Amino acid sequence: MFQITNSLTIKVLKEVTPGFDFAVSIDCVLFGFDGSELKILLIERNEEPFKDWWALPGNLVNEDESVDQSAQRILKELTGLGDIYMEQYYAFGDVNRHPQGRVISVAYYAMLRLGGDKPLKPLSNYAKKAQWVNVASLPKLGFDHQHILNKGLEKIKRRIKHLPLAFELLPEKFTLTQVQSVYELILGKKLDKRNFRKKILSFKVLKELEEKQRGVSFRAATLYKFDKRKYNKLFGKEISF
Amino acid sequence: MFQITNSLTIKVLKEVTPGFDFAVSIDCVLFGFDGSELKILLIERNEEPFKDWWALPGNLVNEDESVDQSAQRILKELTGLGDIYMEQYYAFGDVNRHPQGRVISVAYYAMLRLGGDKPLKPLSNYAKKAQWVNVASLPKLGFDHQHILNKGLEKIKRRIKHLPLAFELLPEKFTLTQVQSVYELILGKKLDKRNFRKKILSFKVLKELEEKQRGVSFRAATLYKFDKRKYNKLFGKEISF
DNA sequence: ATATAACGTGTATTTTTTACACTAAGTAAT
DNA sequence: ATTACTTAGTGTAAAAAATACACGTTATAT
Repeated sequence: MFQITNSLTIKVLKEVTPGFDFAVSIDCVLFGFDGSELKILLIERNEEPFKDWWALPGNLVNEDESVDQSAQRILKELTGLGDIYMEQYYAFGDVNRHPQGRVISVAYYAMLRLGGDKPLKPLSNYAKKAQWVNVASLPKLGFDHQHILNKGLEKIKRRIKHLPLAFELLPEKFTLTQVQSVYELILGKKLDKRNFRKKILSFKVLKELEEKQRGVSFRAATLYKFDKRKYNKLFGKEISF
Repeated sequence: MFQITNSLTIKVLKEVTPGFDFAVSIDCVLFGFDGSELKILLIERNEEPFKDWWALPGNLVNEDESVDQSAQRILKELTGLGDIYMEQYYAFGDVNRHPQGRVISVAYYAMLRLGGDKPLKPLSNYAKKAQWVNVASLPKLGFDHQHILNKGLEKIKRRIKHLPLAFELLPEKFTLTQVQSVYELILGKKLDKRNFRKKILSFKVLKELEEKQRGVSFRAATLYKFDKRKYNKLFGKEISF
C-alpha cells in the first residue's frame, strides 16, 4: 500500500488525523500499611525510558480500553495485583513530562492491606520487580512520579478526614491503636487517644470482637473489624479528625 | 519522501510510535450566577461532530501546550473569556466517548461573576456563539457533556462546603441574601437565614459597606464585599453548611 | 514477685450547630 | 397620608460535637 522511499527508521506508518498524536498513560499510587509504616508500591523498571529506575506502576493506555479498565490491567501486569478499586484523582499534562513524546498521565490511588496473601509478581517484563517502599525513605523516582505521588498524598490526607479510608489499609482484624496509627501517619500529627476512640467508635462502623491480639509482648489489645454494611449507610456524612 | 500508491483519503501521513494515536481535549464547566439563577456557559458548535449542537466549551490540546495552558487558550477561543482560574477536576476516558477517534477529555471548572463587563465573543469559528444557560433548563448536549457537567456539579457541591467559592459567582458588592441564594442553589436545599448569616459572618471574610442596594422594590439590603486578604489567612480551615 | 509497656476508660469545658418568629424599613398603591 | 406589601435584619436557648486532660488495668518478661 505504501512505498517508503527513504531510509529513516520508521516504527509505524499510518493515517493520522492532526491532534491524534498523544499517548495517555496511567500511574497508580498504592498506599499500604504494615502495622507501623506507611508504604507505597513501586516497580523497578525494565524498559526505557528510566530503565532500572524506581517508578510508580504505570504504562500506556490501549486504544480499546477505557482509562479505568486500563488502570486495572496495568496494575495487574506490573505488580500482579488484581481486583483493587482505585480512584482517579488527577491528570498530569505538562509538555515535557515524558522524554519520548507527548504523554498525558491519569493518576489513580488506592489503599491496600499488606500481607503475605498478596504476592507481588510482575506479569509483564516492563517491570523487573514490584516492592512496597516506606514513604518516609523513597528512592529517586523516574518521570514526574515524585510529584504525582505528592499530589496523591495530599489527596488522601483530605479524603481520610471525611471517609474511613483507613480501614482499607488495615488487616481484617485490627486494634484501635492501629487505626489511630494510620490516621496519625497520613495526617502527619499525633491525635489524642481517648478522643480518637470516642470519635471513631461514634460512627458505629466497627464491630468489637471477642478476640484479642496474639503473640505480642505486653498487654494484648481487643480486635475489631470493619462493618462495611453499616459504612454504606453512613455515606455522605461528614467526618473530621 | 513518501510515495502514496493507493487512492484513500489520507489526512496526514507521519511517523508514529504505537500508542501515540490518542487525542486529548479540554472541556470547561463555567458556573455563573445572575442574581437568581445558576447558569452554565455553553457554546453552539460550528464544527463536526455535533455541529449545531450545544456543548461545553472544549477542544483538542495542542502538542506544544500543557493541559492547563490549553484550558486557558480553548476557553478564550470559544468564548472570548480570558484570565479565569479554572481547576481541573476529572479526566473522562471511555472508549467511545468521541465519535471521531480516541479522545480523552480533561475537565475543568470555574465560578464566574456574570455581567455586561464580560462579553461573550467566540474568537475562532469552532463556536457560532457562547451563551449562559440556566442549569435548571439545559438543552441536550453533544458528546458526554451532560455527564461531565453532572460530575462538575457534584464537585462544586462538595467544594463549596469547605471553601467560600460562592463569592466568585457574585458581583463585587452583594447582599447576604444573594450569598445565601448561591449556596441554596448549589446545595439544592433551603438554609436558615439567621444561622446562615451567623456562619458566613463568623469567617470574617466579608466587609460590611456603608452602602445599600439601589433601584430595588421594597427595602434595600446592606451591601458587603469579599475580603480576599482575610480569606487567604483562613486557608485550610473547614467550613460546612 | 516485680518491672514494664501498652491498653482502656470518664468528665468537665468550650465550641459549634440547630431550631425557631417577630419587628423594622422601604416601596407601591390608593 | 394611610395602608398594604415585601424583604431585611435580628437573638436565644437547647443540643451536639470537639477538646483538654491522667490514671488504674492487664498481659508479658525477667
